[in-house]
Amino acid sequence: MSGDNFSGFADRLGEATRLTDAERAALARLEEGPVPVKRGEMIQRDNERVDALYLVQAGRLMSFIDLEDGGRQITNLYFSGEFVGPTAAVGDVAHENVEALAASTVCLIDKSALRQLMQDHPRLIAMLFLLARDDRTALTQRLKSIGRQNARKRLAAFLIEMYDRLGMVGLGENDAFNLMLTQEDIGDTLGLTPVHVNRTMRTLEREGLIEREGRMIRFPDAAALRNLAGLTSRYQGVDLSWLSDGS
Amino acid sequence: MSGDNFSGFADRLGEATRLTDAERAALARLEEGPVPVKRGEMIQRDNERVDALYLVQAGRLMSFIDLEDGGRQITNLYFSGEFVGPTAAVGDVAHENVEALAASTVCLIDKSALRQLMQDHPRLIAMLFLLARDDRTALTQRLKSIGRQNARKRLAAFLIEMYDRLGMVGLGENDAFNLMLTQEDIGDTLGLTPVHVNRTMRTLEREGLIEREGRMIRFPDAAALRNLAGLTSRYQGVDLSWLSDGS
DNA sequence: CGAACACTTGATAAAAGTCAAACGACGTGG
DNA sequence: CCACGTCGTTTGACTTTTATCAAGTGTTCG
Repeated sequence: MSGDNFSGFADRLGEATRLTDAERAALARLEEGPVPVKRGEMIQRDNERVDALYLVQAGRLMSFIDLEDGGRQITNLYFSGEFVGPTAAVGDVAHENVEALAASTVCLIDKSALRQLMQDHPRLIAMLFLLARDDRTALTQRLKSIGRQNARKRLAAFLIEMYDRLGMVGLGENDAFNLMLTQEDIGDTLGLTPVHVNRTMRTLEREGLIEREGRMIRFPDAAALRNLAGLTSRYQGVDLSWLSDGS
Repeated sequence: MSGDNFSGFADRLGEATRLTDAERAALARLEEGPVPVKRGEMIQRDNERVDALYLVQAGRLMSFIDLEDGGRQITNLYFSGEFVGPTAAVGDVAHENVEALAASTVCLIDKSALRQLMQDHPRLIAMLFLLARDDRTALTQRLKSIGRQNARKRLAAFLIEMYDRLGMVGLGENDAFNLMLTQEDIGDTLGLTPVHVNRTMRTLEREGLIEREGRMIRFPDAAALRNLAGLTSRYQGVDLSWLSDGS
C-alpha cells in the first residue's frame, strides 16, 4: 500500500497551508490514534453525541441518513487523507451516521480538545472551515446531479468525482480504481434503485465508456465520460494568503 | 412589517448563545449595512471572489448552481434572520450563486474582517460553525428528499420545512405564508419540472392537504401533511455549554 | 456443499418529463 | 385608456425514464 504520505492532522493540513511550528505541535498534541475501524463499524450515529473530528488515514468511510421506510441516502464518501465531519464536529448532536466501508484507520481530535484549539490557534480553525467548504461543495454537486441529471449522467459524474478524489495515490495500475461499493450502495448515493444502477453501468460498459473487472473500474475514454457528465474540473487550488499569519 | 427583532449579527447570534460585551462590540464594529438588495440582484457569483458573510435582515434570498444546459439547481433558501454563506465566507472563490428573491436588506461582515474576528473572538467562530452546520443539515435533508422521495412527499417536506423556518415571525394570519417562489422555482429546488410541480400541488390541494390563494399557502391539516412528508421535527435546541467562556 | 450475497436480465407498472395549447394577471407603451 | 406582450399557471395527450417484481447466474465463505 504505497503513498500513505499523510500520517496525521498536521501533515495533512500542512499540505494545504504552511503551518507554524506552534500549530504543528498543537495538532500533534491533540491528535489521538490512529485507531482501527472495522468494516461496517459506525463511528457516528444520527441524533447521538458527536465525539470527535476524524481524519481518514487509510480505508474508506461513508456518511448517510436513514429513511423512515428503512432505506438510506448516502450523503458523502470519505477517502484516505480526507476529513470526516468538519462541520458536525462543533455541534453537540450528529445529523448523520458515519460508517466504515472497509477496514480503516482514523486519527481523531476529541471534540473537547477542539475548543482549546480554537482559543489558541484560530488559523487552524480557518483550515477547518475550508474542509467544511469542500464537503459542502461535494454535497451541492451531488444535489445538482440527483436533481437535474438522468441516471447515465449521474453515474458518469459520480464515477469521475470518485476518480478525481482518489487522486494519484488511490489509483491502481492503468488508473483502475476500486469503489468498494455495491451497486446498491451506488444507488443509495445517486438516488437510484440497484436494478437501474446495474442497467446503467452495463450500458456505459457496452458503449466503451467504462471497463469493469469485479469492482475495479477503468475509464478507456475519460474525456468522453467527462463530457457526458457535463463536468469542467474545479478545485484548482485555494488562495490562502489572506489568512497567513502576520508574524 | 412586524417582528423584526434582530437588527444585526450581535442580536441574532446573541439569541443562540449569551455573548460577552466584548463579543457584541466586536461584531457591531465589523458589521456593515444594512444594505438594500433589489429583487433579482446577485450578491455572490459562482467562481467569483467571495466578499462577505451576509445576514438577511429582511426579505428573502436563494443560492443556486448553474447547469450546463442553462437550467439551475436551487441549493437553499435564506429567510429573514438567517445567514448566507457561513461556509463559503472563509474560502476565496464562491461555489454557488446567491440572488435575492424579493427586495431585501442584508447586513454583512467583509471577509477581510473575518480574519480579525477569528484572532480576537474564537467563540464567535464557533457560532459560525453552528450556522454552517444548520446550512449543511438543510442540504442533506433536501438530498434525501430528492434522492429518495416521490414528488408528493418532496413537496410536502419542502413546504413544511419552509413553514417551520419562517417561524412565528414570518407567518401571516391563520399561519398562511408566502413562498415568493414560482412553481418553476419550486421545481428547481426539488428537482422537478414546473408542470409536475403544478400537478402535484393541485393534487395536494384537492386532497385538502394544502390551501392556496395566489402564492399564499396554508395547511388545513398540518399533522397529515407532516405525516405524508415522513417528518419528525428536529432542531430542539443546541447545547452550547461546552464552548462557554471560562471567565 | 449450501447459504448468503451481489449481479444480471426480462416483463411490466408507475412516476415524471415533454410538447402543446389556453387562460388570466399584470404592466407598459402607443 | 386600452391593446398587446410577457409571464405564470393550468390542463391534456403522449413519451421517456425509472421502479417493481421475479427469476436465474455466479462467487464467496463458513
